[in-house]
Amino acid sequence: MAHECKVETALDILVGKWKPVILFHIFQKETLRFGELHRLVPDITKKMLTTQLRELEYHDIINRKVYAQVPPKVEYSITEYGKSLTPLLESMHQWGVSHIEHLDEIYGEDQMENNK
Amino acid sequence: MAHECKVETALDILVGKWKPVILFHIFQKETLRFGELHRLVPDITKKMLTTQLRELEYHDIINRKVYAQVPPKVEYSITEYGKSLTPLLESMHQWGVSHIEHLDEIYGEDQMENNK
DNA sequence: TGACATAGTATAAAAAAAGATACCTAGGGG
DNA sequence: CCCCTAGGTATCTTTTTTTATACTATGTCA
Repeated sequence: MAHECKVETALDILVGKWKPVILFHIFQKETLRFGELHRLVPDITKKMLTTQLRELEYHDIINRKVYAQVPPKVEYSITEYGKSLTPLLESMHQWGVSHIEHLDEIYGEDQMENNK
Repeated sequence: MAHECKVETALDILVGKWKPVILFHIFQKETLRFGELHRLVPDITKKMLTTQLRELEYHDIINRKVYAQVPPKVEYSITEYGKSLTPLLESMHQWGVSHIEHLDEIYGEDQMENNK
């Protein structure tokens, strides 16, 4: 009980079809409004975007700042704590890139995309 | 296009409710029979176990060795390539452990388990 | 007065993932 | 002959995620 596998804890924060790309943009720009983010990730629905952002907020990865004005303005930014994810995301990205190459070596690049 | 976010590629290999724990055991023992693994992860159904193992095999993370005998014997083991996941898993685990502490600091340990 | 803009909610439907259960294979032992 | 074993498949149902669509609030501008 004392020292189990907590890989899943990290996974929890990253899963959801959209979290990686959302994080990617928020990491890039430091601060983004809801609408800007939506424009950067156009295929996501507002509902999904909201859900994902709230989950990230719950985990203290991003910050939500509401301006009391009309029309509304809400800015999202990475938290200080959230920055601790950087090396992990970087490692995952690296591994991902080389894994794609590896799959390519094994199966050939012809039928990429139907991996998994 | 050339250099997007491949975090998802790494995620793909780890997601699925059971992959982390399956990998954990296979990493531990170096070689495990289907049934042994099933006993180590009793709550999974055979179908799920099979599915997850096949996906890991497809990605060249684990090896499946079938012995031509009756009753059947099939052994799973981590591949050489699969070992390249070790540092990543280790990092994820570390981050997970400290994240649990962090959530605890923020919300108190009273209502752990309903995180997310 | 009425349309516009932003950041959402609410509700329902569709799609994907996981679970439950039954069945198959073929050789060895009784 | 029949049953046992190990490692699966085949189907079907349930649960969880994701999507689609419509609707809301409220200052400001014309």
